[in-house]
Amino acid sequence: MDANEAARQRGRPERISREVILATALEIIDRDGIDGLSIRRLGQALGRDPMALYRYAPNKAALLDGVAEVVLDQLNVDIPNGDWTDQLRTIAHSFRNLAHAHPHVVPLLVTRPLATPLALRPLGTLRPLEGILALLTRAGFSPPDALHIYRSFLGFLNGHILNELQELVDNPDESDALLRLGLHRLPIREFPLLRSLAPVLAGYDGATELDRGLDILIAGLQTRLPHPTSQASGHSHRGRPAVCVSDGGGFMGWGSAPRSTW
Amino acid sequence: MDANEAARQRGRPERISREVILATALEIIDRDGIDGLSIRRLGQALGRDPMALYRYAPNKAALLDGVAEVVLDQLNVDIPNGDWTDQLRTIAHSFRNLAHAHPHVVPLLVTRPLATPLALRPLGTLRPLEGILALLTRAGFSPPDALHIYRSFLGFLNGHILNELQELVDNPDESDALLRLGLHRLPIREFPLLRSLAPVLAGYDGATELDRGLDILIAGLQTRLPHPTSQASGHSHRGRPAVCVSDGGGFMGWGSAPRSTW
DNA sequence: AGTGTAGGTCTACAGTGAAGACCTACACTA
DNA sequence: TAGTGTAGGTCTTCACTGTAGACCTACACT
Repeated sequence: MDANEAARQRGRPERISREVILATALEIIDRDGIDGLSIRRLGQALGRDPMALYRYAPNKAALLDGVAEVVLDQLNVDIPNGDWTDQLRTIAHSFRNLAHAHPHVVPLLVTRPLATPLALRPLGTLRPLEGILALLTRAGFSPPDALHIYRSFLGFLNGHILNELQELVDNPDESDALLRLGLHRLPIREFPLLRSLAPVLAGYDGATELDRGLDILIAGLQTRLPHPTSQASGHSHRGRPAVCVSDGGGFMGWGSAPRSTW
Repeated sequence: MDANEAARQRGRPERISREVILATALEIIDRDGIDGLSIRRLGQALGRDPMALYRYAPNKAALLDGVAEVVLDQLNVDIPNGDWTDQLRTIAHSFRNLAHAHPHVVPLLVTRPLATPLALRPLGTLRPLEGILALLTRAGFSPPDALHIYRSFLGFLNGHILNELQELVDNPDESDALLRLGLHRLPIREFPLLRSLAPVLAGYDGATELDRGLDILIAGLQTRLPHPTSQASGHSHRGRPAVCVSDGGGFMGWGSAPRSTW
């Protein structure tokens, strides 16, 4: 980009790029939430006239799509080792981490693609899909099966993330479970179970919860599908029981939650 | 409400109610999408000064929450017959139908609760939760287990709905699969699998796809949990194999999709 | 008869996304 | 080297948004 360099050295006010725009847009959203992002504020943050941004995105909507894409691009789907179940687990947790790194973007991530039909979506959005399909077919599944698995998997994943974010209370310092969740506001007759579950709800840990969901999902997959011969991925340990629980402390050393009955 | 009646008979311009407001708001959203709803337009649709609405909702956000609540209230969670798996399936499909009846509300449904912590949410939003917990404990699960199942179940459900809505192409009359999905825009080297799956993608049917996901999920649940003794629900047919596929035509007689390998 | 108040209206304000005209500095061609 | 097309940037402007605040008004109740 010597053109860019040259432009900067002379009078021009330092060229701007789509990437920079999207990056600062992401910053603003991370800081102030989605409603905190307006074209004018973005322009201000960039030291540019707001209208300048329209050279890089036709819409504000397109801009938001861009932000979603940027975030989704950070999801690495090529996991080198482990069998397909491990790989799915790893992907799931990276996705979770991503969501936690940019919680305000999650609604975007989950909702925005609604607007455009699959094949018209930006390539970045489709890459994870292709990647997971590759992963699964490499493991021995047929492409159509891989597609179905992908759908169930990512559906569950999206759902879990949304659920988990809903569980995040805004006042996490509040100690007493009942008070903290404000469950005492609920009438006891109508919500006996929910109220009785206050301690469990209070001790919610997203990572282990995700692992449990994955246990269920993967167990389901293994009962319903002929075990694929995973020759591509180095050491395939198929002897592993389908019911293996995520070992102890969860994925990346998060504190372990109060263990429930199963 | 004789006060209301009286007021109407005399000079007052026919009392308005929260329900009517939310109902017409829902109408507008169904017709014009979420961005189509503004306070002013809502006021106009109701024949009222826009500012009048603020007597019934403190915010526009609260109003949207109200709409989400109204829709969610239509979800019936008390299914009289069948064992717990059947009941879950039925609930899943009613939810799906609901989502299809109000596709524009789905982002709201899935996203809005993020704002408020669980226990501060309006009761209507929590009722399905309590209902499903009841269902599962009635079937013999412990309340904490029921909670976990609920989370996986609803997570998956939300995810599926989002996925499915994403799959809805705006140009459904287009016949040729590849063209219809515009997959030919994708570079072949990068997206071989995705492109090869064009026909499968074209033949997408949400209902059977949902059933397949449910198959997986329920199979997973059944392998991971001690079979509960469902004494409460009339005839418990536990002999049913875990791998039962939804029989043929899907839930409510939607056309069956091209059957894949499993 | 008098008053408090729920419900309704009007005006106004700060802020929004964006269309359209314009300007300007560079790249490139003749 | 002069000339020009154009990508990039700026300014003005418009229609529209959510909602604060003052006000008004008709009813319910004391």
